[in-house]
Amino acid sequence: MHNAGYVSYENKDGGWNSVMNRDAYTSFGGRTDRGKSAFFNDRGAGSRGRYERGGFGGGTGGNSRWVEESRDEEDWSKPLPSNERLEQELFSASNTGINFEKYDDIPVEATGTNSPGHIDSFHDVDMGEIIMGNITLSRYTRPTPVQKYAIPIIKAKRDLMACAQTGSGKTAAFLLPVLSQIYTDGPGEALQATKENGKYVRRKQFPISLVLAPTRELALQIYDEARKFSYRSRVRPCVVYGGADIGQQIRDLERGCHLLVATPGRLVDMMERGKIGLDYCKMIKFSLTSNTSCATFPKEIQILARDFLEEYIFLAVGRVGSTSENITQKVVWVEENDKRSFLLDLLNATGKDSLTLVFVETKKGADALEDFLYREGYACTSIHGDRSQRDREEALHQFRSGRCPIMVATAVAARGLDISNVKHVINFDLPSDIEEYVHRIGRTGRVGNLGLATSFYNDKNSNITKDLLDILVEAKQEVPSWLENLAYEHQHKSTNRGRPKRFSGGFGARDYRQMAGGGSAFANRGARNTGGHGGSRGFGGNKGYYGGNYGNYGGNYAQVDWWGN
DNA sequence: TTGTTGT
Repeated sequence: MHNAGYVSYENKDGGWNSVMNRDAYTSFGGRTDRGKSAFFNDRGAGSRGRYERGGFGGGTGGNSRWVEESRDEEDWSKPLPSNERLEQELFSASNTGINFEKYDDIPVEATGTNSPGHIDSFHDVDMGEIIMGNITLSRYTRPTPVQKYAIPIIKAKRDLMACAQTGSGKTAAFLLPVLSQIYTDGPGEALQATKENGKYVRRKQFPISLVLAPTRELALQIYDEARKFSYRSRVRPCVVYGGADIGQQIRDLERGCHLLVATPGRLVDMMERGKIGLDYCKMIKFSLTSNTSCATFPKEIQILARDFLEEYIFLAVGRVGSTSENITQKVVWVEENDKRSFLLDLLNATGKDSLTLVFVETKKGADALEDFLYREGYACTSIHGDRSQRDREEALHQFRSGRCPIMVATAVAARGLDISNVKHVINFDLPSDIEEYVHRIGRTGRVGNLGLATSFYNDKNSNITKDLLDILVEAKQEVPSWLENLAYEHQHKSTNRGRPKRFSGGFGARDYRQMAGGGSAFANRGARNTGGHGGSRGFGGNKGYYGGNYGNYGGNYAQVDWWGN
């Protein structure tokens, strides 16, 4: 059996999409009953059911529901009738104010054998009636650079690994061709119902496509996009994530699930409960955030992905926004004790309608600062990992809608959240690594918009000095002379002088296969070369949901070889 | 050290 899988890695500075041509099932371990289960015995025997569109009341529901009925011929490529209410809900509010024209400047480099040519228009590939209709409804006029390259590659069923920034259109680059494929091919075996007590039930769902997201909010965001592009189709997307009522999610799954968006922990839970099987999953998009840099982590990711991928094409997409001139970056010296009053000055100087995102380093710090701002009379909210999922979603909503135009956040908000229109990002506490910084300021100045990023710097931030200086210089920002001096001093006592220079190529990363020394020598080193599919342990362990082997780079990377070193 | 990810 020839399955195509899609694996996406989301880094601080961007995301990785990988597409594999392999039996995805083996990558997830536990081939237990395949080939001898009721699946096969019952195949084609009786009821198959259909999906009834719209008409039922929202909730976590997707666009359709499963209805038992006798089997009849279905054409998955033909759009179902439109539904005005649903159309309104899916395509109205969001995604405004993004100027995709700006993307045209971004360079893309494709490496690997026989890479299909890129497209310039969505009309250059045949993605079918449903997809084209939804592209129109989404008001997408032109593909973004990553989409121009990724779509034909995925359409050609080639393996793909791509690194591009959050907000550069990776999610759609994956969803459009994948959904198009499902519409063309139909559900295949994945739709077979299991037979229990003479009745067909679909207790366990077998999604055809899986998207793994690093945070719950990101999962929701991807799910929203999936709903758009599956509008008027027979594909039913679902989302599962922790912190929310699992019963409700299970009931939603039982209505049918062809495309699942999940966070890792809850996915494992669902699999253990027998609610989800990946036996028929052909396409996987795997998102991963890391604490390491996009220019250094990729080698790890690429080596990991090599276990999933065959003859993949590597896409290096030029960085967008965050380090470009779109964002005015200011670094100011502020002592700890002065931070609050300084923050108030900044907030007062910012227009009331503008969204301001204030980053702090700790969850406690987030609570404290929110309290403070609240007492000072500011409409603000906060988001961090200790808040309940309900509160997190509520906070995000309040912020996005402008009811609370100030949001205090920990790193959770920096990871891939597409909050457009953030005018000002304030690093109340500077992060300890530069990638986190790049990611944070990337929340503003989203494509085509101008943004402002202000960072409070003091003695405690000496570890980021040099990298911060590099970023400012690269983005042609004004550099305070004191920062330059400190960076110079720091460099001479720094222990990581041997570290390769980052942010020098204009691309987020390079194809390690193209580099001197390649990955082979590296891969034979260390304990990670386990022989089988690297990903197979990703869902079995009880720690590090991205796999015991791969989840710990944040802490371990000092032991890992760097580029060519 | 903190942050993210299942109860």
